[in-house]
Amino acid sequence: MLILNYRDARPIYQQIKDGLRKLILTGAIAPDEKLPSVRALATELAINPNTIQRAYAELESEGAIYSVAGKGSFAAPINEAAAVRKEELYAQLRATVQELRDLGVTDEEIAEKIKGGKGL
Amino acid sequence: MLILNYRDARPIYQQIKDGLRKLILTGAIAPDEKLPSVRALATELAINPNTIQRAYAELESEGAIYSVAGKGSFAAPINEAAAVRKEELYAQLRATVQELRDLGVTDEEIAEKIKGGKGL
Amino acid sequence: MLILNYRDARPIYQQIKDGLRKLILTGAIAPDEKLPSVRALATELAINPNTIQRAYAELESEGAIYSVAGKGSFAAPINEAAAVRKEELYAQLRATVQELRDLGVTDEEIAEKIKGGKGL
Amino acid sequence: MLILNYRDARPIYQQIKDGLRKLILTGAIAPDEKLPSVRALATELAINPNTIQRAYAELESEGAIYSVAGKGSFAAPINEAAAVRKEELYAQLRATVQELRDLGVTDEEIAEKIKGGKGL
DNA sequence: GTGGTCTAGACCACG
DNA sequence: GTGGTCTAGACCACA
Repeated sequence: MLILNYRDARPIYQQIKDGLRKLILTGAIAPDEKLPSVRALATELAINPNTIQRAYAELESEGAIYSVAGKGSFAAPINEAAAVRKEELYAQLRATVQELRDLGVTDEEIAEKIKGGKGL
Repeated sequence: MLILNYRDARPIYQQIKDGLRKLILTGAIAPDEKLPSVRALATELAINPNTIQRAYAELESEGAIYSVAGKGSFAAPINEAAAVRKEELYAQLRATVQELRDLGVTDEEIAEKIKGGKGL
Repeated sequence: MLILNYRDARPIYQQIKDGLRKLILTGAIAPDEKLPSVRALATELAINPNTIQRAYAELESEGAIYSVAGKGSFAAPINEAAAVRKEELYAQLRATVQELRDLGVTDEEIAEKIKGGKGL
Repeated sequence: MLILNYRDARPIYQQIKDGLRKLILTGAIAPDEKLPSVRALATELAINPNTIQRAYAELESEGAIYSVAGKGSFAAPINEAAAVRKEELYAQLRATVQELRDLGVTDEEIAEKIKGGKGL
């Protein structure tokens, strides 16, 4: 379900956050579906429960999941969290495009590259 | 010439790298133009020379500058370095666009956002 | 009668306490009216009887309900319980208002916000 | 500077967050002023550095402070964070006032209580 | 059993 | 020395 890459520059808890967020926002994990427990996921990934705990806590604070003590953690309805994430992505997009323009790349070339990556 | 922002999430040496790279790739620093010495820049920015040293070393390893022992550091010809940087940016662009697509954003909406940010 | 919200930050037993207290103090449940039995309410809300038990026990200790062995639990006369609750709310009100003042908000602005929320 | 209360219902990291936030938003700690280091504060309060670390991390994510690895943590300019905090307080104010109204308290009585607490 | 908090101690990146 | 990440292990509140 989740793949950790220890050579990745991102810390482990961040990889978990990104992975779960993607699964939730794309609907691979349905709204209100139960996520694996902190301890279960820690065992499965062979890492410390505190690391999972941190990932879950941050996902909750950004609205992607909700946790109930004694019950478990659950995927949140997509709406709010998706909007937040989209804004982040748009900001990143603008920054990247701006730097490409500074390097003399035209908007047409950029649009071409985007279409070219369609099959990814 | 360079502006450091301590509230920026990026570490200082990274801000220096990004700043110098941009000045070089956009031509603001001409090819083969001499860069300030490590000690001079450290004094000007009021930071540790080790930090400048690291930025210069990494810029050299990615081909944006070259150093001549006893003479100083100089901006490299743009061609190779720019191509490398463009590929990085394209890769990032593809990743961002792909995630937006996963969230259900159409290519038309993405293109719209890029044009919208034209004035930035 | 009672609505549980698992996305609420408050634990279940607390939501039950708050919900019942409100029903009693506003008169929606009349004084001396019988409350549903622990088991009945647990079944209706599909939760653990221990959770209901805890809510009832704490409501009794704060004087909002009273229990008669073998008969069940009943809403208490409003007077005392309401006074206690009002004092709690006033204390919270004062703390919130004080912090707003510390942030430079004037009493007029605060009063305005209260009136503005009238329709809630 | 900060007082911890182990009998307080709030967890320690939360008490630290609330205390520092108040000091910053009221100007007791000036913008860009350096906060005590994670380790120093941990020693002073006789608690684990991880607990301080958590408080600082959350304050940074809500915009009240900013941290620079290798340099320290600093109070952020007041503007943004204050607005966020005010909204939280207004929301809490509305909820409290609404419950008082449900108990039959008139807006006049509420306003009276607020003025009464003026000297706090 | 589940999430949440805390401690003790370690290692790394940064300046 | 500073912040940031991670581990190991413990205890508590909740259901």
